[in-house]
Amino acid sequence: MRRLTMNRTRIHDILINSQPGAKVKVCGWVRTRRDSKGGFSFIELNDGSCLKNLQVIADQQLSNYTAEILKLTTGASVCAYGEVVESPASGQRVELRAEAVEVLGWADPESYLLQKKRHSLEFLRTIAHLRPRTNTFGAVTRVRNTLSYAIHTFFHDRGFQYIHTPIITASDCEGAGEMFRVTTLPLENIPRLDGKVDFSGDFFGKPTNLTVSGQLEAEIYAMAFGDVYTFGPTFRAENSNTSRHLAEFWMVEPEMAFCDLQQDASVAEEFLKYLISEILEKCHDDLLFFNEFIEKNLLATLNHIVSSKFKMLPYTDAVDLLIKSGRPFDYPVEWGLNLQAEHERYLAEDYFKAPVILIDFPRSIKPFYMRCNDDGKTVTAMDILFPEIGEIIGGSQREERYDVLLERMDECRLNRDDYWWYMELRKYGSAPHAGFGLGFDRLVQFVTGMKNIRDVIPFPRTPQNAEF
RNA sequence: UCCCCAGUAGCUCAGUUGGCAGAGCAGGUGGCUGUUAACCACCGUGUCGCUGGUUCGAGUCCGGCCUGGGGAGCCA
Repeated sequence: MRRLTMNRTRIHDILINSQPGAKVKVCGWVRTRRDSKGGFSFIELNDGSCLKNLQVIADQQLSNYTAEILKLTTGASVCAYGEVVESPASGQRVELRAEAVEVLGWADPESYLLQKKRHSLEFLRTIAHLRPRTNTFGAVTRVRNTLSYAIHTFFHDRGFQYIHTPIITASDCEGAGEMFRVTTLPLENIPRLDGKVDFSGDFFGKPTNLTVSGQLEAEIYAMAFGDVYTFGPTFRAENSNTSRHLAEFWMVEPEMAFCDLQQDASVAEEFLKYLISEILEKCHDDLLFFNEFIEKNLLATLNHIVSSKFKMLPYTDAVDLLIKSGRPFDYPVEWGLNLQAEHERYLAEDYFKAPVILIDFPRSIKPFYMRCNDDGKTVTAMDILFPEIGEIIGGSQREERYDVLLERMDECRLNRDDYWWYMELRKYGSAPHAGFGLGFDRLVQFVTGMKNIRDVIPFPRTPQNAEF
């Protein structure tokens, strides 16, 4: 039986490329079945390769028609072999006239939770093992995949080296945020010495955590390869319960030697526009779906971003502008304070109506590694603000001057010994360099219009939730 | 972590001044149809989140807890 051993063709390929007359085998999951008393059934088959289903015509002549085909329900997995034919009805270019349909796995409709109707995203979150089979999560998954690939393509085309920075780290990178402790010490009987936890018997012989950023290690490789980037998981043990935070998320962090903040910002803008363009081109059907069911203005917004020039202005000017706006903000606007979400949104959504690149922030509200400006008050940092979503990129030129960095570390009360290798990069062959971090899941959110970040990652980890 | 809202059938929700628990969808059966969120008729469905309390009587009122959502903080 050649048809049982032949390779399957993906539904995407059939719908786009297959000509009538072609013999193909398809495998997938039943979305719905409709029977015609004309003596045949329509089986809508989806295999995840695209949003659209393939309509399979199963005739009563098939040996298992009454015994099996008529009992197919949403969720069952089948393989169908047959001939691609032009569809006589509107709705699809071609369909498959089945010569054999093999049922691989049943899905009891009494207990199978995915129905042939719209489910709430909250409910689907509780069945994360089944939600990939829905239109929404199929589309999210394809966009996420295409975006990942585009990130590698962008940097690869520009000669960047992809660096695998460690997940487990002994350095508290930025002193920012709570970290997840990594240990093999017995928690029911923690060894102590002089009242403190004795880490000498721990796996690494010292306290270790999951990384909150690959930046510091990326800097090491930037000082050898010039242009590098990391793209991997990042962990924050913050007790954040919002639609924009995950305890485990993915971050892209390019780091470039011989690069200042202006060049850094240019790369970031070009990068974002490239990624969005790629999605517009390669995930057209999925974006149409999001535009219709998730966010009505999605396509207009994405096209706007691609064609608009990002607006750059210093933090100091932004503060003046916010004060002069006369807007009744809930939080005070004052030089030296962090901008709040409402301030950022006003800038990106109301005032400029475009992505905004804020630069030169007060040094008191930024981490130690950012390069100090000559004014003595600010650092060479940038935040890129997107409408709706807020900060999507944070970056800076790094402090490359040994003495200035030492001062800053003291100012931030950091222990020099913990960063001896970071200091040596400034001691031997130091060079100006810059980089930024992009929250990958937030970008997927922005590109799909999905409101909750837990719905753009396969298995979200948030406080009190590590299911699946 | 703070503020606000919600939790009732498999799913989405309604439930009046406290008085016998409801609808749509899904599912089952039958009909109809080159159908495409198919359509028509009939049928079943409950620890009203958990736990105390008030009351003759609580889905409904009060307290505590749990879970989910929106917003904020922190950030990506």
